[in-house]
Amino acid sequence: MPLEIKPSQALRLWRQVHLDLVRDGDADLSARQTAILLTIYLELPPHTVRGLAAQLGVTKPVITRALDTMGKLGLVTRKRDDFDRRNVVIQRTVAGALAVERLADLVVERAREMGGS
Amino acid sequence: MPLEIKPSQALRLWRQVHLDLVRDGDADLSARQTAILLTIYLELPPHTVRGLAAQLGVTKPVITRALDTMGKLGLVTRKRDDFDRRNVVIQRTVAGALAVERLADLVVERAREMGGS
DNA sequence: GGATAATGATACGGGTCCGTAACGATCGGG
DNA sequence: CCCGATCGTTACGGACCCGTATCATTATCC
Repeated sequence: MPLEIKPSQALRLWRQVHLDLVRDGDADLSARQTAILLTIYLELPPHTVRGLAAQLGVTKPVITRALDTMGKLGLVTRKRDDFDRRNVVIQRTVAGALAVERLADLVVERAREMGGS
Repeated sequence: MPLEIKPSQALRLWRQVHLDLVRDGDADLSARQTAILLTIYLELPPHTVRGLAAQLGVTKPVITRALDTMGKLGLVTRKRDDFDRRNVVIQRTVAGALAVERLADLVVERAREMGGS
C-alpha cells in the first residue's frame, strides 16, 4: 500500500522538519550532503566515490569534499580497498547511524502531528 | 487523523526527494533557505526580517542574505512598509509559488512510490 | 616491463555563507 | 526637538563549496 499524503501536508511536514534541523543547529548539512549520507546508510555497501558521484549526478570532487566534511563530523569513515587499492570504501559509523536514526524519528514525529488536510 | 509513516519509509522518502532536488540542480537551497521559503509561503503575512529570524532561531544577517539569494532566484520580493518605514515586508512571487508547488508535488509523488515498510 | 586506463585527491579562482560588530534610517516618548 | 530604541543592511575575517583541470597511485593489458 502506498503512502498517501496531501500536498499541503507535505509542505507543512517539510517546513517543520527543516525548522527543527535549523534550530537544533548541530549538523546543518546541505541537500547534497544529506543525499550522500542517506545513500550510504540506506543502500547496500560497498560505496565508492565514483559510485556516489554517479548516483547523485555530480562530479567526484563534490563527493570527496562532502566526505571530508562528514568525516570531521564523525558521520562516515574512509578506508582503502585492499583488493583494489585505487578504490576507497566509505564506511558507516556509530555517530552517523545515530544521526540518521534521529532524523527518521524527527520526520515520523512531525508527520504524526500533521492534522487532517 | 494523524499521518502515519514508519522510520524506514521516512528515510527512504527523505533520501529520494533530496536526490531529486540535487539532480534537478536548479535551486539547491540550503536547509535554512528552505525553512525560510516555506515559512513565507505557508504562514500568514506579513513577514519581516526580524520575525523570520526569531522563528528560525538565527541572526538577522542570515535572513538578509537568504533573501538576497532567493531574490536573485526570483522566489521572493522585498518592499518597505509604508506605515513603518523601518520594516521590510517580504512578499511572495509567482515563481516562488510555483517552486513551492513543485516541491509539494515531488514529495507527494515520491511518497506514493514508497512501498509497504 | 611499458603504455594505457581508472580511481580518488588536490590546486585554483570565484562564489556563498557564517557570526560579530558596526552602520544609516526611522519611529516614538519625554 | 532630541535622544534612545528598533529596524534592516553592510563590513569584516574566516570557512566552506562549486566546477574544471591536473596530479599521484594503482591496476590492467599487450
